Amino acid sequence: MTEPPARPTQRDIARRAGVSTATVSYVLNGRRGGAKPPPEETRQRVLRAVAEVGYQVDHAGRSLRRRRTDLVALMYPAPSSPWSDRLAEQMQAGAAERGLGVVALPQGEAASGDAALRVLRERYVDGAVLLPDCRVDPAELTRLAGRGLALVVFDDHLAPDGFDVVRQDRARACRAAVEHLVASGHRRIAYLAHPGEDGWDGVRSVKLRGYRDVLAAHGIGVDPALVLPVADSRPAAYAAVRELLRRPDPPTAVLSATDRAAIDAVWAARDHGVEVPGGLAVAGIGNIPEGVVITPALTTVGARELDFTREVARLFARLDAAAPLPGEVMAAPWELIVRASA
Amino acid sequence: MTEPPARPTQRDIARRAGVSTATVSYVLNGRRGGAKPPPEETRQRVLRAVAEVGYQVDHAGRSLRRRRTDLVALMYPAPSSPWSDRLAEQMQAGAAERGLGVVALPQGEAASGDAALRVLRERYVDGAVLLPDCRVDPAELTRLAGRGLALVVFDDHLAPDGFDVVRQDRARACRAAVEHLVASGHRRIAYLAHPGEDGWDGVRSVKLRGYRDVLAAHGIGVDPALVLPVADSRPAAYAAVRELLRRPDPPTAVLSATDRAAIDAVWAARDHGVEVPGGLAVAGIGNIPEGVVITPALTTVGARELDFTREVARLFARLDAAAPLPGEVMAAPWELIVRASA
DNA sequence: CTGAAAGCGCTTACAG
DNA sequence: CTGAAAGCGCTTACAG
Repeated sequence: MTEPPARPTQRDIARRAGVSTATVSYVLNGRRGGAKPPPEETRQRVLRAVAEVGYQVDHAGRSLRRRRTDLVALMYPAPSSPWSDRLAEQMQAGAAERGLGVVALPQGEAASGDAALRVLRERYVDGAVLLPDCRVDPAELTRLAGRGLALVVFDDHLAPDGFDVVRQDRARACRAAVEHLVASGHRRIAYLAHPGEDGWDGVRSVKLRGYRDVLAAHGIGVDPALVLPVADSRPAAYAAVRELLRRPDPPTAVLSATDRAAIDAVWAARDHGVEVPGGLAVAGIGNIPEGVVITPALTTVGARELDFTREVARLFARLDAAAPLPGEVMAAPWELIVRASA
Repeated sequence: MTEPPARPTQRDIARRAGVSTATVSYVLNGRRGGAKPPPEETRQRVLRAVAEVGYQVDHAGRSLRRRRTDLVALMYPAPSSPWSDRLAEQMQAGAAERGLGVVALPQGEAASGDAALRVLRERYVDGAVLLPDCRVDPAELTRLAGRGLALVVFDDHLAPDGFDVVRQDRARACRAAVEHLVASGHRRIAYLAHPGEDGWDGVRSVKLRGYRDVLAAHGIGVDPALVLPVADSRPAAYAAVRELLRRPDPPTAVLSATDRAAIDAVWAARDHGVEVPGGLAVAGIGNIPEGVVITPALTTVGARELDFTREVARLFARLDAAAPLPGEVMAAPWELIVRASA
């Protein structure tokens, strides 16, 4: 009785069951084109051997031969959010039906952002959904799609090019949020920014740009002291807003690049004894479910529903398609959702 | 001039540069054992061909040959949290230094939970860190480790067995939280549970068990109406606590399985005109940074620091090790952190 | 200095 | 009904 090898292969199974590796594979995966699978007796022998040594298929061997990985990814700028969680959940549901795996690729700072991209480039996955604000060169997307990677990309400017583009029209929505604050009489409006947002390229910094452009359009000077890079951290946002309110010339309104930070801005104001929206109006961006239940309910911009059914279906349609699908534009426009906080 | 193939291989590069595939590989990856790499002139020809066709290495081919994937995973029960985000960030930092990729595997409900496991079983990755409460059969971990997968597992009971185990002693910490509430005079204590926590196996349901056991030890009956499955959703927690406070016999304290939900419990109480902790004491579990800044600061149990340096280092040490490392126990005990909310 | 060849683990068209 | 063999893309010990 020899020890089972550390990582048994089909060759080991074949030897053990006294059959060829072809038969092992046929038992494990069936045969294509309606050919008859091995008879029950052979089948049992093979399955017994599989169980005895605890055989698991090796992905590298299978992928190399099949020319696909049976893995899909979702990429999003870190940190995670109700949106990335929801997308992961919906992708997993669809993937489970097809026997695929799902991996998440949170894109962090420079170096690791590129590492996430490498997972796509080197074909660890068959396809991916890219949430807004991922740092990816458009030319790279075209190349990846040209190489056969199934891609659904949230972006408001990119032209589809072998991949699908989901248009949220975030710039218009963000401008609407600022317009709303200005129309309510606010002139000193703070902005809770993503860290580093100032240095983002023009396409990605729609939020900050909406803030600046609308204020400028109304002849309101932007006070740099009112732009704070705290939108990705709830505690940082809370602390920053409390500090803001202690200043001699506090803002009368806050726009936040994330609902998460906006919600903490609301708490910060209230803890400071400042009424929302009376003493401080607060608007978020993103429309997460939490904004509905807090008091006052959060005014925000975003998609009405936390739902990616269509986008996920499109990714799987791409994967299933025999011939490459043409790139398509899908509209999922953000809206201004006025509730009680501003 | 022929079109570059859809997905060029080293063979295409070799043809284009008039060299062998061996030379292509040597140029791209260098040679081992101090052998001289190809001379500059050849190098340039190869690199030019690589650039021209936009060659990218194919992971399946490379992995099959190298017997490693250069990918590591972190697995955690969905949804994501400041903890999973932080671990992802720290893993990415370490991985980037080594040229590895990092994928996140949020473990959702039954079917997709198994899909996440498949990524480990079928060797999509070389190693993984498993955060607490992942649904994985211990025998499976032993088998995976035996197959050479590098594994660092957060678990309070498992014996290390070819993999490392991080002990947080969560049961003791959770009991301490309940003891703290009872010692403060509370008898009607609500519990915000993970959905389905009731059906979890004994090892995983340390939080709920701590709640029940300590109450029982003090002769306090557990009112099932005070156990609400809302800990994984902030809006659900908020709504549930408001509803709780409208009841004729509201609890005087709330313990939440997550700090996230605990924080929303605080807001819910305050929005209801109930003082915290005076009218409702609130304690969380997990110690996320947000709990420090809210008012009142959140009483909780958890690790003092949001830091996985040691665990991540251990994973990479395992990956780097020439011979399999023995399994090790690492202590990272949770503590009761009494702040102002309870 | 460079190439021909073997082989990683799998799948599958083909021959017997 | 079953097996021998080719080949997916890569790396590397070896021969020339």
